Parts: sequence; C-alpha cells; structure tokens
Amino acid sequence: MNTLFDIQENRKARKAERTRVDILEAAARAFARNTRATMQDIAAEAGYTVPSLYAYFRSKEEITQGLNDLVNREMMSAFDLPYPDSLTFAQKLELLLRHSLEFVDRRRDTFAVLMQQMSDIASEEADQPLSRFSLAHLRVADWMRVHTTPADLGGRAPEDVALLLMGVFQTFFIHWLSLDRPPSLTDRASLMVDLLLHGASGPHRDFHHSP
Amino acid sequence: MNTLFDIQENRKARKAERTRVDILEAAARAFARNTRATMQDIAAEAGYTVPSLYAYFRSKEEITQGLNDLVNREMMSAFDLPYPDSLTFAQKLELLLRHSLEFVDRRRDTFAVLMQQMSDIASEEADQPLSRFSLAHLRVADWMRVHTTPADLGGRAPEDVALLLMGVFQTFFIHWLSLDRPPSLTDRASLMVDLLLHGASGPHRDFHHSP
Amino acid sequence: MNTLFDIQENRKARKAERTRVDILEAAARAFARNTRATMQDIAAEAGYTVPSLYAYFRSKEEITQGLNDLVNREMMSAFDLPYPDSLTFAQKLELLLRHSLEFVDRRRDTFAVLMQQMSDIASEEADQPLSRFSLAHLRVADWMRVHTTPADLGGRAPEDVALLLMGVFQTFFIHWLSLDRPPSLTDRASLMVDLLLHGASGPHRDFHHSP
Amino acid sequence: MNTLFDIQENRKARKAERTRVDILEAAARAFARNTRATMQDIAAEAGYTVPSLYAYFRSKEEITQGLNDLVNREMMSAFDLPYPDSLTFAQKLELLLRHSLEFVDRRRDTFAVLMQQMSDIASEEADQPLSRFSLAHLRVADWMRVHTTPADLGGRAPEDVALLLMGVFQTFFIHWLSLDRPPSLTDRASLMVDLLLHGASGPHRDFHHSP
DNA sequence: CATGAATGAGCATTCATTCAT
DNA sequence: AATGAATGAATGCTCATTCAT
Repeated sequence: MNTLFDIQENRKARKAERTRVDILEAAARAFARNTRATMQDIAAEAGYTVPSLYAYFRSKEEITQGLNDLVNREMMSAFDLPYPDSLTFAQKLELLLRHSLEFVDRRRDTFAVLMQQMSDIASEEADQPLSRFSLAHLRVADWMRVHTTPADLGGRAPEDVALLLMGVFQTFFIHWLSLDRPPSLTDRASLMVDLLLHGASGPHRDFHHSP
Repeated sequence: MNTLFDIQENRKARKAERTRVDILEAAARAFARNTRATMQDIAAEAGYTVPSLYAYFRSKEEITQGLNDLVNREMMSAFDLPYPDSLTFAQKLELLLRHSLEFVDRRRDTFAVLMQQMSDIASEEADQPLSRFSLAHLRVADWMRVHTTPADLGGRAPEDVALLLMGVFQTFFIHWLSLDRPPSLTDRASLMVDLLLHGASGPHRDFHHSP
Repeated sequence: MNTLFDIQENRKARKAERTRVDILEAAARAFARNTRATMQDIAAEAGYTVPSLYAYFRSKEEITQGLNDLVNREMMSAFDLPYPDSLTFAQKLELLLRHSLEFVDRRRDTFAVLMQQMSDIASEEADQPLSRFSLAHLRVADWMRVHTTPADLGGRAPEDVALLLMGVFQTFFIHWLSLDRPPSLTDRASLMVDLLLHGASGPHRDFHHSP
Repeated sequence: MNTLFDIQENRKARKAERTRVDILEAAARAFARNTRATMQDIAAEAGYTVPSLYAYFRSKEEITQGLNDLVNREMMSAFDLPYPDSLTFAQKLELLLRHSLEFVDRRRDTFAVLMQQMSDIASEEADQPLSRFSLAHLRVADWMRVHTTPADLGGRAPEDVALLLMGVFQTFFIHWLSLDRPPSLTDRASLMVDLLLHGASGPHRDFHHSP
C-alpha cells in the first residue's frame, strides 16, 4: 500500500529524473553549439551553476554518456518497429525514415550531437571496441537483411546499401541544420526515399512501369 | 634582375614553405589520431619542439586553418578538372570520384580531419558566414549544374543530388577509415557511381522483360 | 521555581547536548578512518544529513574544535585525579598511565584524532598562542613537578622527563592503532612504566653483584 | 668522448635536477607550515607558478612521494652506518642519534613532514601494505637486534625498546620545532641517550658503578 | 633558427555552507 | 527539527603561448 511517504519519495524521484533529462537536453544544445562545450557551458544552458550538475551526474563523462544513450535509444527504436511483409521496400523505407525524422524534427540539437559523433573516427572511449559509426552501420545492414529481398537491393550487399542510406540521412540532416528557418525535415522523406531507391537518375518512367 | 641576395631569399622562402607543409601534414596525422591533439602532439609528430611551430604559424588556430585550406584546395581541385561534354553523366561522375578518391587514398589522415569538420555544424569562426559543409554543398551543386542535363538528374534539383553525392562519399570514406587494413578506396568508385546513379534498387535491368 | 516551560526547555537542551556529543563521536570515527573526512562523511557516520549538523554546530571548524575539547578534557582529567603522596613515583606513574589508557581503550578513534593533532606543529588557529603539543607538555611537566621529588627524576628537569613520558605514550599508542586486532592497551601499562623509569637498560638488577 | 653537446646536455640535466630538489625543499617548508598545503602554496614557496611545477613533477602525488623518498633515504641512512662491536650500546646509541639529529638540524622542515606522516595512521596510499610508522618501527627494531645484546635491553623485546627510542626522538623533535629560536638539537643527544638508557630515574650513581 | 623555461587562462571536480520548505 | 537543492570558493591539472638564450 502506498503511504504518504512513498508518494512524496516518488514525486521527488520523478522531479530529480526530470531535472536529469533537462540537463541532458541542455547539454545537447551546448554540444550542438560547440563540440568542445565545457561544464560551464552546459550549466549556463541548463540554468544551473556547475556544482549543481554534479548533484545529478557524477561526471561530465556521465552526462555525455547519458546523452548518447538517450539519442541511441531514440534512434535505434525506429529499427525495432514493425515493418509488415505486405509493404514494399519503398514503403518500408519511407516508414523507417519518417519515424527517424520525426525524432530529428523534435530533437534537433540532440541529433546534431549524434551526427557529430558519427564522424568521430577514433572512438573517444578506448574500451569501446566499435565506433558509433560501425555500430550504426551494422544495425542498418541488419535491418536491410531482414526487410528486403535481394531484388530490392539490386543484388548488392546490404552493407553497401546501408552506407547509402546513412549517407543520405546524414547529409540531408546537416544541410537542414545549416538552414536558418528550417522547415520540417520529415517533409523531405519522400525525396530521400526517391533518391535512395533510384539514385540521381531518378525513377525510370519511360519504361514499362509508366502508364 | 635577380641578385644573389634575392636567390638566397628565395631559397629560404621555399624551404620555409616546405616546413610549413610538413608541419601541416604532421598536424593532420595528429588530429586523425586524436581529435583533441595538442600543440605538443603536433610538434612530436612533426619532429620539432613546440615553440618552433610558432616560427611558422602564429597560432594553433592558424595551423588548423592552414590544414583546412590545404585539404580544401586538394578536394576542390577535382571540380576544376575538365569534364568534356562528350562524356556521359555516369562517366563524368566516375571521373570526379576517382580524382577525389585518389587524393583520399594518398592522404588518408588529412581527409579524416576534413570529414570531421564537415559534421561540425557550428562554424568554428563566427566571422565565417558559411559552414564548411555549406561551401562544399554549393560547390558540388554548381558542378552538377554545369556538367549535367536535367534529364541526368531525373528532373531533381542539383542541390538535392549534391547532397546524395556528398552523403555517399562521406559514409564510404568513414567506413573505409574504420577498416583495419583498408584496401584502396578508389576501387570502390564503380560501386559508388552505381549507387549514386541508380540507388538501392540498382540499375534498371527490367526483371520482368529480360530474357 | 521551575515552570513546565522550564522543564521542557531543559529536556530539549539536554537532548540537544546529547546529539552534539553523538555528532562529535561520529566525527571522531570519520576522522580516524580518513584524515580528510568531509562533512558528508561525518553526517553519514552520525546518521544525519549534512545540513542537520549545522543545527548543532556553526561550522566544520566548530566540530573539530569541539572534538578537540572533548578529547582534551578527557585526557587532561587524568592529571586532576588524586595521587596520594604515600605512593611511590612508580606507583603514581602507573596510576596515571592506567587512567589515561583506559580512556584510550574505550575511545580508540577519538584519541587517534588527538595524536594526529599532537604532531601538527603549526597550530591550526593562528590566534592560538600555543600548540596543542606545548599545552600538553606544560601540563605533564606540571604534574611531574607536583608529584615527584628531584630524586625521582634523577635530578633532571621535569620538562625533559615529560617529553620522555609523552613520547612513550604516543609511540605505544600509534603502534597499538596499527595492529589489526589490538589487545587492551592498558595491559601494556607495566611495561611502559618500566621503560619510563629505567629506560632501555631495564631495572638495575645489578648483574655483577646479584647472587 | 665527451662532445660539447654532451656537456651541455649534462649541465641542463644537472640544473633540472637542482630545480627538482629546490621544489621538494619548498614543498617541505609548505607542508611544515600547513599539512594541507596546496600546489599553490608549494609554488609560492618555491618562487614559481603552479604550472611550472608540472614541468618537473607529473603530479602533486609525485612531489609528495619525492619528498618522502628524500626524507626516508636520509633518515634510514643513519641505520646503515657502521657501528663497531667495540662500542658500548650507549656509544652506539649516541652515534645513531647524532647522525640522525644532524640531518634534523640541517633539514628542519623536511623532518617536520616526516614526523607528521609518522602519526598518520591510515596510510594515505591504499596500496601501501604498511604505514610509514610500521616501516620505521621494523627498521629500528632490526637495528636493535643487530647492535645490542639481550643484556643491553634488560631482556626486553627489541620492538618495545624501539618504540621507546622512536617516542623520545619524536617528542624531542616536536618540542624543538615549537621553540622560537631553537638551539641545535644535536646538543640534546646526550640527554636523550641518558633518558633512553636509564629512564626517568636516571643512572644509578649510588651503586657499585660510582667511584 | 631552435629550444628550455615559464605562465595566464581555463577545465573538471570537490566541499563547506546556505536556505526555502 | 530536518532536509533537498543549490552555490562560491577552492584544488589539481592542462594547454596554448611567450621569451631569453
């Protein structure tokens, strides 16, 4: 049975958790603005003084880690959604992109951090056997293997097509970030799917598929 | 008329310029190994002591800038090569990629630095109106405009196809960097062209109608 | 006349005083475990939160001071006990030691703090004219002057013999602290008296003339 | 053969070594004045700024360690000197004390640090199996075992007499430190030997040894 | 031209202390 | 009376930069 004490404890815990997330989001803004953001920067962005951050995180490392986990979880969750076999590859691809891009639209700064880390070749953490890029690459290739037929990929290795997908995603994202008043990135999903499926040459309208 | 003095001056200047490039290349190696490379790291890699670097560059900032310019010039030079109109878009594209990838194969570390900066959204210098990414994007889109017909791009905006090209280039490069014993990246040019032109679906072999 | 109010006030005051001592003893344990003990450490040892300590002491300094006073009072009280003239110097000495060592046995941690401060030459407080060591030295020398005859001290200055006493006490104590499963230190009193009185050579058994 | 280069290198190395020792001695003064001396304090005492210290020592830990080693080496060297069997215990003891006290007279501050650490029960370094005190105790007891006969110690355990010696040494030293214009401590050697050998009661002049 | 020596500015982290509740 | 939350003031340490030699 819940006593008053329990309820109060619960409320406190919830508030603390909220603060933790607030700080992580502030950290995302700070890192998006400056890759070398200091604890000072993060604190300023969060509206706290530096020592206060240490009441919620043991170290800067833990903040960065927390931010990574947050981003990773959101990003990876798109891959775990159901993609019914009844859908075509194009439809599945559009669905995957829309799921991901919705996150991006909502958490612009957070994803900026993720993308930056994607390009960090030397994994900062020596104990990490694989770089963030490699992990993502494996995950995308796996998704390809599960949700496509060899024909979908024109007989190419899923790994290669995964690189194509990641590349398009990344450049569209960075370009979008550079815009002053960015429109919804989700609206670009159709174009991205088109480019991913048919490349620069575009769909072959002049062949038997056209009416 | 050239006096002896002039000649000596000239020789000196040339030697100094050589040293400058040596240092920049050392910096590239240092940065490739560790994003946070210090002046100490760069000096060690260059075989000098730290204060010596200041005889050739006014600041660390100037070294980074110099490295950027070096890399940029090399990268951009591929766009200034001749691409005869007699070539198809596919051929021009393969040529462009091969030119660029040769540089990459030769200067692995230097390009690692470039790619990292590509993802740095916030332009390090506030006085820079455009980020490195945007500059590259403009340059690629321009090339597209000059060397393609609307049909080549399936009627799409050159800017969008430029993003596709940059994305493929970047992910293939980073993936290649992550390999332990990387093969020549130039050998992947055909695959990249294929992906760029026809996308994930592959060249339109027309499954239903082929014999 | 005592009103109900007075009685309640009194009870409160007594309880507060008890808590003060509890905290001081917790502080002793904390300091014994770690010279650099923080307020956090002390609070944890006392079973309070940090701000609660400030309800009983104005500052950490006041806690340390209070701990010192507590220890000092206990230690010095041994000197104020009666030492009848009918006793020999040896007997008085053994009595003094036993009184002191009983405290030590009982309050191991508290005395560890005292001993450490004994060696702190620079008096923590600049306004303290005399170091803790000097105060103790004076007190011991006084005891000597009162309770010994010049013959007892072999004609030496009481100050010098006081140093001998303090030295033996300190080293035996520290050695005892370093033991894993320390026996009662009081049991060592006889040996200490023996060493104090006769030195390394031992009691003058008069080897040549003994039967 | 020594080239000019070698000579210069040698001179540099020697100067650096001198600076290292200078810093260690400054650290000794700083620690003597305040047990919690900071790098700031040490630097001020040494006449450097803090970062300069890091050119000579990798960490504060290394400075403390260096200081300990310095002190230890000097202190322990007295035990390694020759003590001919022809000498009486009293003579050996006086020799041992004079050797040690000469160091003390010369390096007052340095020894203050040593003595303070002697009383630090909890060895700061968790990897140190034995405290500084225990190590010294073992060394002194060993010396006793080698240079005394059981008769010299009145049949007592060398460990116990070692504690006596250490205690006298420590209290005489601390007392000497507390003096404003301290005379040579070496001059007190005879008194210390006397106290060590015969205790508070003093030599037994009234027995057969007296004329 | 090159370097040993030195430092100002800044960084992550800790800690004693305060205050609203 | 007790505490969660917050902070100013250090602390050990790093790094880009300068300068006398």
